[in-house]
Amino acid sequence: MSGFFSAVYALALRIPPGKVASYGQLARAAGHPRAARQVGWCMASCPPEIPWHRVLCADGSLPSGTDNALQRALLEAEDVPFLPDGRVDMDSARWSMEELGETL
DNA sequence: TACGTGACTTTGG
DNA sequence: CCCAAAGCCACGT
Repeated sequence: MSGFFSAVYALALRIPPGKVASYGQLARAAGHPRAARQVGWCMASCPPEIPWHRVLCADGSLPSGTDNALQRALLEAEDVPFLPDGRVDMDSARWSMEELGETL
């Protein structure tokens, strides 16, 4: 495959509803622990099949360039726990690919 | 082939 | 605790 992008897309599609993942987390899952920025760039392509709203910063804050209001609305629609600070509760909503038992 | 770019991450003050 | 700067890698031109 085109490598990285496809891997990120596949991972993003594997993120279950109500859960979220950080760019670095997906990058790490894709096999490129330092390519967090590239993950964001992949999401920038924003294919309609990709739940880009489930992807956010490592600290739970919503990334730039995204419709934060829309993203937050979509996350709330997925029952994603939000903190009073307006950030996502990564402590609980953070997705783990190992949780799915998926093996690359 | 090389340079520039970017929806991030981490460390330091 | 909050703010700022540098690092990093893959893709496009």
